Amino acid sequence: MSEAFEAADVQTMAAESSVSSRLLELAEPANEVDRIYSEIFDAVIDHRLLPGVKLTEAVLCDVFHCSRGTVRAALARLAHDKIVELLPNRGAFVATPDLKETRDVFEARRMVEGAILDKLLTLPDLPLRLLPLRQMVEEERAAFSRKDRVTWIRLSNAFHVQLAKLADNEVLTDLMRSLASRTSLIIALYDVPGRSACSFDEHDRILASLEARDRAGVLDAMNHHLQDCERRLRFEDDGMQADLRAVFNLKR
Amino acid sequence: MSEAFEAADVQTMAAESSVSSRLLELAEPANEVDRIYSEIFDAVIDHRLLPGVKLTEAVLCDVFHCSRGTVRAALARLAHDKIVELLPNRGAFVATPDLKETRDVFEARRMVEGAILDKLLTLPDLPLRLLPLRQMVEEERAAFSRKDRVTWIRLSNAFHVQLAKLADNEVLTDLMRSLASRTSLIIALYDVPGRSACSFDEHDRILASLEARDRAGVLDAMNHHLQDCERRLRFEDDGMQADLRAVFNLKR
DNA sequence: CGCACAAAAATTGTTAACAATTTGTGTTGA
DNA sequence: TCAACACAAATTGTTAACAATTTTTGTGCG
Repeated sequence: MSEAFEAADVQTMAAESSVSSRLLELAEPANEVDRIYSEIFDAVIDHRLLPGVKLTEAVLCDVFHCSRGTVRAALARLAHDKIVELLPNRGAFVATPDLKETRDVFEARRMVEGAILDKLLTLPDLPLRLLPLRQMVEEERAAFSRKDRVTWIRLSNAFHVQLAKLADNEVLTDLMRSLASRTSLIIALYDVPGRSACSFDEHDRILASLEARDRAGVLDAMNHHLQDCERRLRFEDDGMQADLRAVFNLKR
Repeated sequence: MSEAFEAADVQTMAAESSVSSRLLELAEPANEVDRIYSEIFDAVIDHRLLPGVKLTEAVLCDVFHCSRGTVRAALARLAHDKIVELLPNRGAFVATPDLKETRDVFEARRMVEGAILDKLLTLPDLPLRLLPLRQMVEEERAAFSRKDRVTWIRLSNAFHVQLAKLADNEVLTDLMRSLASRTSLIIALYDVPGRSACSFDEHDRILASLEARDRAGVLDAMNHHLQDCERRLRFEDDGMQADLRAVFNLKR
């Protein structure tokens, strides 16, 4: 019964021109499978595809005008990223991270982003490299005030990835991309949209402390930013109910 | 002309019973594609498959008694892990990380493993949990003295993954697994086997400092361990020559 | 009315075949 | 002898079809 809806939902995903792969500086999709991977990836982190949604292979073939082999390869990689869950003989679903995974992701973020900031503080031309980030935060603010939720979410994630990029370490950048995408999934599931604190203010504070080379200040700002984000989450729905709930919320 | 050799090389890989996926605590291969993924993954980190080796799909099908679709899915995931390189229309090769990637991997390891150790120091029942690691180091030493190179390499990697597991954070464990596998690839390429310092002594030192809850000592031990490892590498061959050289060395 | 059971539809897992591209070989001509 | 060209073999990219499993639908019975 939910088929018609889900198919339609997936189709809007393809219609929307995807700039977020540019923003997150993903490699240009050379392959067909890379293209589909990026497309689904972007849709998930943009909250255009919500956790728990079934990703039927046939529908995806239809949307992206390709064969099932291609779709399956893309889904396998997304599963490896923990962006989708792959149940044997049952299909692919947008992943629904639980409480434990949430803790792990945020703890890892505190560790990794802390280490990244520590390295950034040693860079000589830091203020110059921070300029594009300043602009990015401005765009964030603009998107928020004009209620462009998708762009806002996109930029919030991109901010952290761009920050990682400044450390000039591809391993850390890829890791940050992965952590950001999983965080986006977590927020889609558990964040109460009512009191979403405007993250761009916190981003601003991070940049300010960085420019002042205030080590304690930056680390504090980042930790508070992440902790605020984590504390905003509500896990009242237990386990398997959550994804069903999300799907129903979407429907009406 | 090199076909016969490479095919034979790949076949030895399947013959050897793979315990390393158990050692590294990978999820049990439920799928066919998971099985093949693990098999190739293990072969690469065990140095049974060396960097630059071509992974022809047909040969892999033959070895693992499965179809090309399965092989392709596994290769796609390995490529995503940077364990194999996937060139369009040219096929899959065991990856050959370069100097930049080496720097990035080791820097990331210093950051992540440092953070992990910091967390471990806060655990109340640390000494108890350290016991299995002590035993693992003993096995390392035993494997080294009986010149069982494959087991030794396996255990050296497993040590760091097990250490990460103590932190009880799946994100960090997965990350450590990824970093360890890439490091193994780097060592296969650039390490001069002559003066390979016995890493188990350094592992021992890390455990001792951990048990004594000597924060500065552990961090120092780990950093030295990683720096020693990185310093042993030799990059005299530049760029694309390296993989060719490795393949030729293998052949005669 | 609800539960258990059975048939049908839909979806995934796997394999085989075909098309496109690249790599290797052999021939010709200067 | 060497370079360029053309042809042949091998390998990858893609699609379609079939088999196995799951989910849904429909029916009968208590």
